[in-house]
Amino acid sequence: MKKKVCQKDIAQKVGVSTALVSYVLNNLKEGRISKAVAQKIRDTAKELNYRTNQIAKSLKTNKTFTIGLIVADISNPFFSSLARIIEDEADKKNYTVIFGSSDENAQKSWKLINTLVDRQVDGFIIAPAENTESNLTYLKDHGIPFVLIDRYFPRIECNQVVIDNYKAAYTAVQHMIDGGNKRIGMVTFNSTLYNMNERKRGYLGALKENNIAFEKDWCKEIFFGDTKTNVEKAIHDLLSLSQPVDSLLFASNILATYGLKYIQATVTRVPGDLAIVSFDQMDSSDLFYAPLTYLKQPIQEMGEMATKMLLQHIEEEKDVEQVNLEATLVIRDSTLKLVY
Amino acid sequence: MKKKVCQKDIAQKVGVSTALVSYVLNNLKEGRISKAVAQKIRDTAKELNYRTNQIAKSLKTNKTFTIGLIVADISNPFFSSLARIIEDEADKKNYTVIFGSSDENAQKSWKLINTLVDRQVDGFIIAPAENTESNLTYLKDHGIPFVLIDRYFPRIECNQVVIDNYKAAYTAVQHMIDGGNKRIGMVTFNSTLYNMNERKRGYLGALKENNIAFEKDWCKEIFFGDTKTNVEKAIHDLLSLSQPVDSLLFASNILATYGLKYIQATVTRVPGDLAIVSFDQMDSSDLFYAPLTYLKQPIQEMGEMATKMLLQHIEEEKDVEQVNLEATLVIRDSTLKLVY
DNA sequence: TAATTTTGTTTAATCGATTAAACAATTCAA
DNA sequence: TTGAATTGTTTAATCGATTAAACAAAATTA
Repeated sequence: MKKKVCQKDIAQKVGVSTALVSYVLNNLKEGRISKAVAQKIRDTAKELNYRTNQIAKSLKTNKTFTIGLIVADISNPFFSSLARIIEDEADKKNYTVIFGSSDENAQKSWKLINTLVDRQVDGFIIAPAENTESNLTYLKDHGIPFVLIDRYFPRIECNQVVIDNYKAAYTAVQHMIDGGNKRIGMVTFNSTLYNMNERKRGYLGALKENNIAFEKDWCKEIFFGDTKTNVEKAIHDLLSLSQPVDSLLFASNILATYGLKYIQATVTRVPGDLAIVSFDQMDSSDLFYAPLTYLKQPIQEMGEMATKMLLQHIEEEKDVEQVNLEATLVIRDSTLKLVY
Repeated sequence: MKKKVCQKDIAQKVGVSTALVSYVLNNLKEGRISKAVAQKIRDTAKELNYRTNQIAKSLKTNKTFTIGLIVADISNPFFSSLARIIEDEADKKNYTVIFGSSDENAQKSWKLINTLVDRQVDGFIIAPAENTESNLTYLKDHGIPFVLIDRYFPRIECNQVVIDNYKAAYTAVQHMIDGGNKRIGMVTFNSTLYNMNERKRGYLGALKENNIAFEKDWCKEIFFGDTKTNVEKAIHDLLSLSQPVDSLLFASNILATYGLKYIQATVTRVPGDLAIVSFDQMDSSDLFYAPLTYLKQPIQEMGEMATKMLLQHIEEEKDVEQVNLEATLVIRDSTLKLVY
């Protein structure tokens, strides 16, 4: 690693103090510095290929222009899309993104947050895992700005950009019922996450509103872990009931991805044997033989708002902001009403 | 932002110098420090919730335990999968990842590299964009460790983990020819990237070896930009030739994703009218009605090796290392040999 | 018992910036 | 012409750690 050029080097070469170099390179004390010297400093900086050492600058200014992004898994297309949107929005204000995947694990999440706090990130965008309320309380207590995205805890009041999951699920189920379906299944995660529970509550709410008696066997809650196997088993079970479900709501893209692959390999016909709605947009749901009806989250807006909100909170004191967006039901073949 | 606890606070509370605090917290001078004082320092650190300020530490030690990851687009599943693998591997050695998307744009790439160099990252993992040789030369000249992944420039000698793209494409085309196909098309990017050219060269090589005269209209080179429209037009053209192609190789997941959606919407039957092979593993190619034959890149291995290699180069002087891995052809329905 | 070692701790410089305050040299105003 | 204001620049403290070197006190050796 070659020794880097620092302000001192410029100062020595030009024959001035480092203070002057700093002032010039930061365009401070504009009126006070002689044009000739300023130009000479700028020229020399360019000539020596000077680059400011952000670490030193950050130490002094107590600002890193860095934000921490914590999601469950950066390789999940939902989160990597968000990451890209956040990256671009942050870049507009010269912020850089450090990311970490929590794997839905509270301990990992805590470790990540600490690592990033140690690195003095200016704030966080977090899609929190289960049981991480204490992480957020810690951040609040320490006055470290953060914005939740996608998920939140009703009992923790903080900045957040989320969707109305109750309404989204309700709409999806209502749509399936309107399509003539009577036995509606759901595959969701076994989780205490509020957004997941809202999805289930929306599902139950729609059933109830339509006087459909919910049967316990209709709702499968998948444990994090060997998701693939568990989803396959769940679907197998749903279709093996003495009265199998005639329609199915997937509560996330991951569940739907595994589910679709399994369904494609079975004799089940979509939407003939089984109508399907899934949360989240996925390339693969376009390519399934019956393109999937899905709940489209306004991911661009979510990412942009979360980032803008965070940067505002970093740069000025503000009250808590909570934004609720809506998912859109995009209706396609997988819930086509079949007329016999 | 609440004032953070620093070593000085601990020192004052315990009644010792900050030097002692630093020694204790870093487990240095083990034999020399009295057990009682050491314990008291540790206790007080815990009590005050002390966290080390990495920025300050980095400034002094000239080490940030941070690596920069530069890819074309973090929302591309190929790159986000890599990112996840790299994250995990880096975490094992307590490194953290900062990422940036170059958008296949040399200027953005240069800006990104500078931003991350300013932040004193310890090294880079880069999937370089076109015309970024100078960026890499800069890094070499400054002795900043980096490893290329997925793509490289034959004229720049540096650490890299890539696959043999010539061989991969060759294998794919040979497989299509073996399946009885005679008019083989390719959809690739219009790019000077070596890996892309190798794919084309492999394609041409296989044709030649099999005495199939290549026709110019068979190979469509898509400009970065409005990829979707351009892919659709390309496929339309390939299928509208007076003698349409009977098989098609997609040179990347992005191209294949758009391509498959378009093909699904047409009357073209796969593999009957058109056999298909694609580079890269994708969920969507599992769900296409004719599950796609594809070239599987050893992405886990690539990510792990690149990270290990980088960290080794960061931690000790080493000679340039170049790793060539192989893609595997996974044969499925989209290239089924049809017997009439 | 004096000289030497060992033990435990502090001092002070340093990393590369930023920035309030001080200081000289001019210019201006009265 | 003298005091005040302006202009141009430097000094030195600081951010929060690390760490070589210095130092004092206690233990060991001769």
